[in-house]
Amino acid sequence: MITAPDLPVFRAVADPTRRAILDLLMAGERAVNDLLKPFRMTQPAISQHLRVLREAGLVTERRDGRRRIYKLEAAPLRSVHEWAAHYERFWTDKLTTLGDYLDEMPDEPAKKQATSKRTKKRSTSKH
Amino acid sequence: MITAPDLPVFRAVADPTRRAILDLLMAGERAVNDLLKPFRMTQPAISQHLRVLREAGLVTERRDGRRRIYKLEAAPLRSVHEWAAHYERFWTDKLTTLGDYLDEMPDEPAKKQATSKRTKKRSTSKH
DNA sequence: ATTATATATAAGCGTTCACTTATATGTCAA
DNA sequence: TTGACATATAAGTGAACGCTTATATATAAT
Repeated sequence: MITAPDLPVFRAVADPTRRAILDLLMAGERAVNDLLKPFRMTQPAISQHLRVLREAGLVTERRDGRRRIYKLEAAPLRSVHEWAAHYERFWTDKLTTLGDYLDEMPDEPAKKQATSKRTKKRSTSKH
Repeated sequence: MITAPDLPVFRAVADPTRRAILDLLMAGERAVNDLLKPFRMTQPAISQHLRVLREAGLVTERRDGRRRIYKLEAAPLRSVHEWAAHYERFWTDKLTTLGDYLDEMPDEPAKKQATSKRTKKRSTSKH
């Protein structure tokens, strides 16, 4: 029974506005007002996005007078990067022939029955 | 004015069940029934998740008799991988001293006023 | 032909989302 | 001390989400 963990960073990063905010923060720390300017959106909307990012550990906040300075914390993005990296083999293998591709499959419960001529050549290639 | 593109792959991948499905498909093609088994969820729920994945280009479907065989298409995950890679510098720099870290910032409109002693030492050390 | 199997689609439902307007809180300026 | 400024929080709203049950569609088995 699969119960996949719900890493909040995936949800945080799913929204294009939040990705744009992270992008802005790559250029350096920013006050909310600065982050707000590039968007056609109200200030509370941005503050709410910042909260989601904060709860995902993607930004930290520092007070400076009446302003709040937000700083990028990229560490959680490393999880995303590494997660995607697990699939690297499957997008590079796109240049391989179909035959070789299938032969590298660990197992195939979803094989066609007797419609494939390739079957004869496959002698339980699991080891 | 920022209008970030809403890549559907980010949304598709935000759900833990869908990530688990992609994980299953790494082991090879699977019919819906096989994909369904590991979850405590009804068949339509899985079919709906598969639709989201299909519309994001993350899986393709092939008919085999009365079954539908789903296959992983990892190409869109490359975008995710590359997007996260842009931030690599920011999580590796975590071992650098704070001073060097700040000195590499392109600009900082969110700097404190006169409260930081570091300011004097900063002579645009970008090369 | 009838029935069973495999899957998709439709409709409904409670929850979450991304926003808005309104208001509260804290700080600086006059 | 009063008002402007910077930001957060609360409350409301419509749309989207993730799920369910019910049903449609297509193929296979009897």
